[in-house]
Order: sequence, then structure tokens, then C-alpha cells
Amino acid sequence: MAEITIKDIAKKCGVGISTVSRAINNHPDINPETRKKIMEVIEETGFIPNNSARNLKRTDAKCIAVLVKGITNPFFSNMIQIIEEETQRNKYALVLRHVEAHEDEVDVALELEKEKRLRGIVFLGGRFVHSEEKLAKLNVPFIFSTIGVDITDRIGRVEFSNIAVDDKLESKKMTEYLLELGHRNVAIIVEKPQQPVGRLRMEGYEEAYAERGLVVSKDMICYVQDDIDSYSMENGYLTAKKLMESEVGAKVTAIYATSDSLAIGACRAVLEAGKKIPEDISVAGYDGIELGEYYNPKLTTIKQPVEEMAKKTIRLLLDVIAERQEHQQIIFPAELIVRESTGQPRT
Amino acid sequence: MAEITIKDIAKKCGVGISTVSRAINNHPDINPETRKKIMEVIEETGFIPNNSARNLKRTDAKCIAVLVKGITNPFFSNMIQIIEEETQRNKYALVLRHVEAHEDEVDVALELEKEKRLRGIVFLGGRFVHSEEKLAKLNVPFIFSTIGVDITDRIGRVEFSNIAVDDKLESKKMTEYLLELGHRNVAIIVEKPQQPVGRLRMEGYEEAYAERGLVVSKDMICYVQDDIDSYSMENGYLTAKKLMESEVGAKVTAIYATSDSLAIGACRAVLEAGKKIPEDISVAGYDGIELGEYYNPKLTTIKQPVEEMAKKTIRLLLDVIAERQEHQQIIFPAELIVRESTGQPRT
DNA sequence: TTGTACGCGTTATCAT
DNA sequence: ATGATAACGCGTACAA
Repeated sequence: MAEITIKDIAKKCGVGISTVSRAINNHPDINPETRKKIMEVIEETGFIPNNSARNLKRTDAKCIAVLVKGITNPFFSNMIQIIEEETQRNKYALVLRHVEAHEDEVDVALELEKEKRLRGIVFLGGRFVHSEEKLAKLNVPFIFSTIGVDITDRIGRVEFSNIAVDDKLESKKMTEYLLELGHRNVAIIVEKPQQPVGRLRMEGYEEAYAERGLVVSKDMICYVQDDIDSYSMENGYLTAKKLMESEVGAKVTAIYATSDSLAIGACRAVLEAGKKIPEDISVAGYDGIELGEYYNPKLTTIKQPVEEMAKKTIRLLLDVIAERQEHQQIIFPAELIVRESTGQPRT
Repeated sequence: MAEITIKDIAKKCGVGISTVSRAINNHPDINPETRKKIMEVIEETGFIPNNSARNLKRTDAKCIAVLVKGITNPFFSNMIQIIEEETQRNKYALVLRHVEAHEDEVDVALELEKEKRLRGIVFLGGRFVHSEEKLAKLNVPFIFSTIGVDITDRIGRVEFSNIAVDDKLESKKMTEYLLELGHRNVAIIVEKPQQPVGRLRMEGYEEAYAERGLVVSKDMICYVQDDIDSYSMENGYLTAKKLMESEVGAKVTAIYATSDSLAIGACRAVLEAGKKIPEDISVAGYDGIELGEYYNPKLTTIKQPVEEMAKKTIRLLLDVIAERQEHQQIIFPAELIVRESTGQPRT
């Protein structure tokens, strides 16, 4: 199976190799006629340049990579779409890679950086638990985007950028809303505190209680299973089901699930227990995914401004690449969206 | 910004280049001590082999590609996961690529085949409207998986494999179920008939009507908008909303949406119109995504056996690559799952 | 067991 | 404007 190469094209056209290369890459100094003829031959031959060889030689490829951890998270679909548009508008090529749960995203980035001659990297999702040492090995600018991050930890850092919402603050906002509706037993469905995102959202919840002089009952803290996807509907269902079946289940008047997917799973468990939403139990989520608008009842949630965040991510990255800007830590405000799934507790 | 290469490692270790190469690739004939020492240096140096250079040379890379069209389709998340596991179990490397809506998946495949020295390709999603001519350019085995395909067209073909459910048959099954419940005005939400998948599901619907001597009213056929994602919740919502607001809206007692996402969007429109599901209007979907189990009400649907299909896809592909089997056209049976969103019409 | 030298397909440099 | 040729980083005969 003889691969057809640029040489074959050159021979067929009776020109030199470099002329063919020029034709392919839209180089300026080439006779339009020669170019046209070469392109015709390429067309009919079905020749396709080998990208590996190109990457090996190329120095100026305007290319950035987006590494996504958690393909199942619908939250990212939207962001990726916008990132693609924005990248294209800026005439950059984009390579999109999904990172498996067991893979280390920085390792993948390191590999990709060499393979594709990247100019910049965006990390979407992931856990943000990388050593400075390892991150230092990346020698192109990179940005962590939409990852829960304790901002106070990172102030003043300039090695990379960070775009996120203040998980703790927003989580507190949601809890305050529920408390002000009159709920006192708000169960929270959350990741184990080892995970930064889960921990931050939990802290916001606790702070809201504390500031009102209320105390969080240990019973109200429901950790998701860590043997399956932490933010899946299934996990929300299983966790809420356990809660509903427990003794404290009867006391609960509201459930705050720390992601919309979890919330939807939780709703199923609540309904199965014969309770109404929000009359018997209020359910709130976090993220603001599209599904929340369509679910029945419509989900009360914290909506992250994904469009703006995605746009800002790319713009900032390209600016840093072009040395038009320094790295930054940017916090976007999220919005509490009250819909149908929450209400006052029964009196 | 000097890239560190295999040469540097060789120099640092005082050995030849090929020795380093042998160490990296776990070659048998190399002194374990030399190997160990080299690996240590690699470790501390942070050297990472350049994949482009490797791909250029390698001939035996056991690697297959999966091209996915329609990243937003949650239907694929599940399949991809299983494909990853199954591929890994067989010691193959996997490259996963998302194909943009405007890209031609076969073109992408052609490019990737050269770049990565692929041994086989899986197409997930996409529209199956490729010329034989173009497909012939691919010179490794490939499989179209879970794409609506008119099987009668393809019997006897041996150039590639095909794994799918019989869209027409399954769609007919769903329609029959609704008709037998007593519904006579079943609205269908479907893609324009130019799209194979939409056309087939539509044909099944029509056939079910015809076989019972019933006639499909033109009013009952609701085409989705083609300026936004055909299978999105939003499109289901907008299309159903138009239906509910039209004159015929009052006659409809059931809506059959040709995907679960569309169905969920449709539910929202029905609820907004002040109707109950399924008491006033039944709503059915197609695909069997996880969300359907969690939605409220739980969605009646046609469930495709994604796990089995994904497994079979990889096994067949690897068998064909190893010349253990010929290409095949395999049709999997889907299952009608009756849940809460459908019931008898009001009398 | 180890090292040398060549080639993979392309682009960049330098002549012409 | 065009062509020859040297890289790019790695794998692998082949020789040692």
C-alpha cells in the first residue's frame, strides 16, 4: 500500500518538491498557473499531506489545544462550541482532546505540546492538583478555565491564568436563598471534601449557616459515591435515595445538590419517595445547564456565564501568547436563577 | 527554547541513540542496567518523545480512530466509554476525534489515516451520504456504527461494516404501540426527510398507520428547524410549541419525538400549554438515553442496546483488521420501553 | 549488547 | 519563480 507523497505529485507535475509545497501552503512567490496545475493533480490524485511530517518541520503553526476532563459533563459542550468559534475567528487551529479519568491532563499536555508545536493550552475541568514543578515543564502559556479554585490561594501567581467563578461565594448565595425561604434543614449533596470543587461548595454552604447563627447538622451532609462519576444523575439519585430512606429524611425540607445533574437524580429519588417538588421538598442545583430549563419542574440553579467565560478564556490566552497581556486570575460572577423546583417550606 | 530530544539523552548517558530508543520502547535486547540508567535520566530530564516523529517512522502502531459527529449528543457518551474500554483491553491505542458539523468525516479520516498510521476507523454519528468513490480512498477497514441506515440498500456490500438498529422497524414499533393505546392523532417530531435517519423513522411511522388502514394527517408531521441542532431539546421545544399553538394542536393526543432530547423539549411545550403528561397528551422519545429514566415523567422510548453495539463494533473491527472475519452488516434489535410519559388517550 | 547511518514526508534555506 | 538540499526527531537495518 504505497502511500502517495509530495514527491509523487512533484514528479507527476514535472516540478520540484518545494514548488508543490508552496502550492499547498499558499506561498506568495509561485506562478499562479503552476499552482493551479499542481492543485489539479493533487485533487485528482487524492493526495493528502502527512500531518506528522508537517508538525515535525513547522515552526509557526498557530495552534492551541483544549484538554477536557469529563466528557460526560454537558456543562462543557456549550463552552467547547464557543471556544471553537472564537479560536477560528482568530485564525488559530484548535486541537481538542478528551482526557480520560485516569489520565493526568498535564502529562497529556506535555506530550501534545511536542507533537503539535502548540502555542497555548486550555484546561477544562480537571482537579487542579498539580505540582508547580510539573506545571513549570509546560513551556507555552496555559489557562485553567471553569475550575473551582480557592482564589485566595492563588493571588499574585503569574505563571498561568485562571478563569473561574467563586465556588464558595456562589454556593453560599444559593444556601442563603434557601435559608431565607425559611428552610432550616437543607441537605447538601456534595463530593468528598478531598476534591477542591466539592470542598469549596461545601464551605459556602457552611458559611451561610454560620453567619445566621445556625448550625449545620451532620445528618444533612450527603457525600456522593466515589466509585462512580461524582456528578452523574445516577449518583444524585443514589445519594438522595439513601437520604430519603434514612431517619432524617423526614426532617429535610430542601436539598441542595452541588450540580444540576446531581439535582436531577435527586429529584427522581424525591418523587419516588412520594414527595412533591417543591411543595414537600425543594431541590436546587448548580451549573446552569440547558437541561435545567427543560426539566420538570424547572430547576433552580446557579448559572455560570459560560459564554463569557469561554470567550474570555481564548482572548486572554491569545493575548498572553502575543505578549499583549500578562497572566491573570479572573473571577466571573454567577447568577442565582430561581425557577420552579424551590419554594417555601410547609408550615 | 531548545526542545530536548533523544540525542540529548543519548549524550547525557554516554550511549548511542538507538540504545535510548530501545529503552523507551521496551525492546528485549538491551542490558537491564543500561535501560534503568537511561530511564532515570529521562525521568529527571522530563524528556517526552515527539509523537510526530514517531508516527512518521512507525509501521506497527496498533491504533484505531473513532470519529464522532455530534458532540452534544449524550447518546454517544456512553458508547465512547465502552469503546475506550474495549479497545484498551485489546491493547490498541485509540484516537478520538470530534467532527464539527461543517466538516466531512471521511476527509478527516483520510487525513488522520496518514497522520497516525491507523489500522482501522469507527464512524459514530454522521449522515452516511458518502460516495463509494471517496470511501474507497480509505485503505484501512472501517465501520459505521449506530447510524440510521436503510439496510435494504446495503445488503451484500463488503467494503465496510455497518452496525445499526433498524430505524424504520423500531420507529414503526413505537407508532404501533401508540396506535394500539387508542391514539389516532399522533404527531411526529422529525428531521426533514432529506436526512436518512429522519426519513427512516418517518417511514416506520407511516407504515404503522398504513397497515392499520389509518391515514396520516399532514398536520401531524412536524419538521424540526434545520438552522439549529436537529436533535436538541430546544428544537423539540420550539417545534412542539408551534404545534400546540396551531389549530390542530387541540386534536393531538400523543407526540412521538424521534429522539429523547426532542421529546424532553416537547414535554416542556406541552406543560407550558397547561396540559398534563400523559393524561392529556402522551409523549414518547427514541434512543433510550439515561436522562429518560430521570426525567419527570419518566420517558417512554425505544432503547438502543448501546453497550452491545459498542462492544461488537470494536470486536468486529479488530477481527477484520486481523483478517479473522469479513465485513458485515449487523442489525441490533432495540427495545420499546414503556414508562410514565405515555398512556391511553382521554375518552 | 551497542552504535552508525539512513529514511520517514515535509518545510525552510539557499542557490539559481 | 523554481529546484536542490538540509534539517525536523525518531526507529531500525546493519555493522561492530
